[in-house]
Amino acid sequence: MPREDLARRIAGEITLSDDPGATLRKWRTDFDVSQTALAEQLDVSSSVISDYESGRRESPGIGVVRRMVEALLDIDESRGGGRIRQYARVISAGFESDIVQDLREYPTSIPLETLYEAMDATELVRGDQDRISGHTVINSIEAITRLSSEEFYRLYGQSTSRALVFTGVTRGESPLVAMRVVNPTPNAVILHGLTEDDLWEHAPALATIDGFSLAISNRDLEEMLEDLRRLP
Amino acid sequence: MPREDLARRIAGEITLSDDPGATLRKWRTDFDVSQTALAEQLDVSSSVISDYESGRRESPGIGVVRRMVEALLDIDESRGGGRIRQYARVISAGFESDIVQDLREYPTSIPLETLYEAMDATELVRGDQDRISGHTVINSIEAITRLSSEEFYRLYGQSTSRALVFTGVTRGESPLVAMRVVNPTPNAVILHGLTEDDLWEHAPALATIDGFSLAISNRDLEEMLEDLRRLP
DNA sequence: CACGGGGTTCGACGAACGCCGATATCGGAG
DNA sequence: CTCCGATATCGGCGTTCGTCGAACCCCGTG
Repeated sequence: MPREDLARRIAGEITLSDDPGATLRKWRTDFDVSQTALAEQLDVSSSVISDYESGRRESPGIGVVRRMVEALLDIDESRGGGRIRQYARVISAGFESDIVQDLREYPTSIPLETLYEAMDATELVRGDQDRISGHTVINSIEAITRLSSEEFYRLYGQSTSRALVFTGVTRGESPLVAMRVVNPTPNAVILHGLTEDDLWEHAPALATIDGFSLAISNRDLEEMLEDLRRLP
Repeated sequence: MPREDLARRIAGEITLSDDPGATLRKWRTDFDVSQTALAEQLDVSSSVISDYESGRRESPGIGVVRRMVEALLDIDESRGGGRIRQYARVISAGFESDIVQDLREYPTSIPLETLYEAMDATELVRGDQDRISGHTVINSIEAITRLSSEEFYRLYGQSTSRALVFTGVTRGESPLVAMRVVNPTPNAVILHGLTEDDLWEHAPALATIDGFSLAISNRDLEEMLEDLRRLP
């Protein structure tokens, strides 16, 4: 069923998009598929894909969209189904994939250091626990603007033994405050997209109070997500 | 945002459907909108709608689908937005609307009897609490076959002061067992779609142990859901 | 620098869409 | 019995889609 859920979501997004072509492209690149490969899978000329993506047809038929989506998922499946599984985790947890950018449960617990390396993160505060068994990557802006309070709870709560990664952080004030309010707290919080100079002055103190590790990272987002997916 | 989420979901379902026309019809009737009214909203002839629903065009353009969906939602909004809110509740809780058929939080708590009346239910066991402040209607078959264990937890847990209604029940064994396992338990469980004779023999005993009310109902499903929506 | 891979642009053309209006059926209201 | 709202069926017609293939661009690499 996860495949169907994801398919519906992609199809719905493309269908309602102001610019269906751009949305299609977004998903194709997200799945790491070239126009050529997609065209091959669909048994059409590669210019067809380009035409759609460039918006030459403003209202493609439903059939085209369906075929495109299925083809993308087919390709992913033939590669092992990594992307499908990744999105399935986020979706079945009930979140949008643009809010929760990744959500994983490792087969076994790993040292926090391993995560730091994958993210090229610098630790500022060392918490009580130094192993984690999963991580959640949250777009902090989207989360703060779009989540309801119950959803926050669902997202931040039940996060023991995990690391929460916040992307698009400017100072780190809101994520840290949220961690104070919520219970239980994660083992580690990693702020992404800022340098140590930008960090909110009270951040380390708050982390210390609740006993979780705090780190920051400023690596390229896409690359970082890519590496996180490969983790254990 | 709930409107957009719902719109995407409907659009996705139509786009990927084997029979887009039938799916469109399903949603239109679900929103209680006549072909004529939809056509009027879209400023087209009513035969257009009929043609689409009957499948005369096998691959309608994305634009058509978008306009249809938006029109349905516009109509609902002009009527107060009841359906949108209803689905929004289910969706933002992270479930599919065919698994969770309704999910409500009343503005104020109501006596259990009020719910019984709306469902034409017969109480078999009287629990410790006789008021509820919300209800969740769950398709028991879909739930058992499609939900993961975490999702179960999300659905059944955090259900204090609520009534859980299970539809499509044959004997009531699995819902009652699930209630034993989960914590906290709801104030009431109502099994729908069976008669007292069909009931699993141990059901009343289990309800008594956990102190929740148990009732059964065998009314027509659609009518019942309709009345539940109107509740307080 | 030539070659290949990824992508874009565009003319062309048959097929299918998008919409209309007329006609027809059917069940309920008056 | 008639009128009306809701839905279905269908011929018709202008528009757009769906697809191809050829030409072309950029960039990295042997």
